[in-house]
Amino acid sequence: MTVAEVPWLTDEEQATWRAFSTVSRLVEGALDRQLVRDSGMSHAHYSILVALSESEGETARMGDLADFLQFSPSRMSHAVRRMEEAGWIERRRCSSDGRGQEAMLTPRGRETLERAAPGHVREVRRLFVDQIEPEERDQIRRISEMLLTRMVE
Amino acid sequence: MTVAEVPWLTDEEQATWRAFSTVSRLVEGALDRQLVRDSGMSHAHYSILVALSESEGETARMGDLADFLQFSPSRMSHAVRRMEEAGWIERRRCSSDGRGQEAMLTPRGRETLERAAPGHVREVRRLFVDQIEPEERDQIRRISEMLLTRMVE
DNA sequence: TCACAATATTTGAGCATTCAAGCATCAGGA
DNA sequence: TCCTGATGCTTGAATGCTCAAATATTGTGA
Repeated sequence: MTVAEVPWLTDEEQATWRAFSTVSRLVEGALDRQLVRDSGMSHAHYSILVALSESEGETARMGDLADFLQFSPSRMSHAVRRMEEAGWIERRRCSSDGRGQEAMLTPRGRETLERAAPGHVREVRRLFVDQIEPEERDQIRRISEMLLTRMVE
Repeated sequence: MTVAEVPWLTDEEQATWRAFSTVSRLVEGALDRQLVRDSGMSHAHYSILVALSESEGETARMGDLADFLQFSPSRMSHAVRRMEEAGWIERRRCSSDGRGQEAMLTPRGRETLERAAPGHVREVRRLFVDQIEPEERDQIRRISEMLLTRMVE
C-alpha cells in the first residue's frame, strides 16, 4: 500500500489518538513506578497476584492466567518464574494435563498482595478513577470494552 | 495508610479501569509489533521521527523532544543513540548551550519515516480511530486531555 | 499401535526502559 | 573571579518484554 492510498488522520483524529496514547502510557508508567518503589513488584506482577487471588483455590493454569490478563505465554512464564523466586507463587505440574502447569499463590504472596493493594488502589484513584465523572466513566468503559471485544475476538 | 483507609474500587470502577488499562496495553503492543515487524523500529522510535519531522529545521533539543513526547531524559537519550546508529538521526552540540544536544533528522531518517508511516497509520485506524464514532472520539479526547493536564502540570 | 500434528509451556537472545550515578556546562552571588 | 548549586544529558546495571526455537505431552487418524 502506498502513501496515497492511506487515509491520513485528520487533526481531530490525531489529537485524540495522541492524547489517548500519551495518557495511557503515563498512567501505566506511574502505576508501575509506584508499585516498584513501594512494593518491589511491577504492575504485571501485581495483576498476576490479583488474578490468582480471585481464582478458585488461589490456583490457575498458566494459559488461563495469560488469557485472562491478555499476556503472551512467554511473558506469563517469565513473570511467574520471577515471582516464584520471590516466594509469592508455587508452580506444580497439572494433574489432568501433563503439559500444563498450575500456579498457586503462597501465603507470602497473599500477604505481599494485601500490603501492596492499598497504595496501588490509591494511585489508580488519584490518577484515573477519581478524576473522571460517573458519566465519563461509563463512556470510557463502553468504548474500551468495545475496542477490547474487537481486538480479542 | 492502612487498608481500611483506602476506599476500594466499586465493581463499576474496577471494570472501567481494567478495560481501559487492558485496551491501552493491547493497542500499544499491537502498534509496536507492527512497526518492528514492518519497519524495524519501535513505536517510541517512530514518535521521535515524527516529532523531529514536525520541528523547525527537522532539528530539536533532546530536552524539548523529551518534554513534547513525555519521555524521560534517559529514555530519550538511549533511543536517540540507537537511532543515530541506524543512521536516522545526527546529534550535534547545541551552539547556544554547551550542555545541550541537538538531534537532527537525516535524509535517510526522513525516508524511513515516510516508508513506515502508511502502515502505522493504517494500524492506528484499524485498531482505534476507525472503530469509534465521532461522538465517542470527542469523549475520549476530552477525558484524555483532562487527565493529561492534571498529570503533567 | 504408531506416527504426526497440535497444544502448553519454557528458554535464551536482543532490545527497551528505569533508576542512580556521573560528567560537563551554565548561572548567580560573594 | 571563583565557588557552588542547578541544569542538560549520558551511562551502566537491572529488569521486563518480544520473538523464535525448543521441549514435553496429548490427541488423532491410518
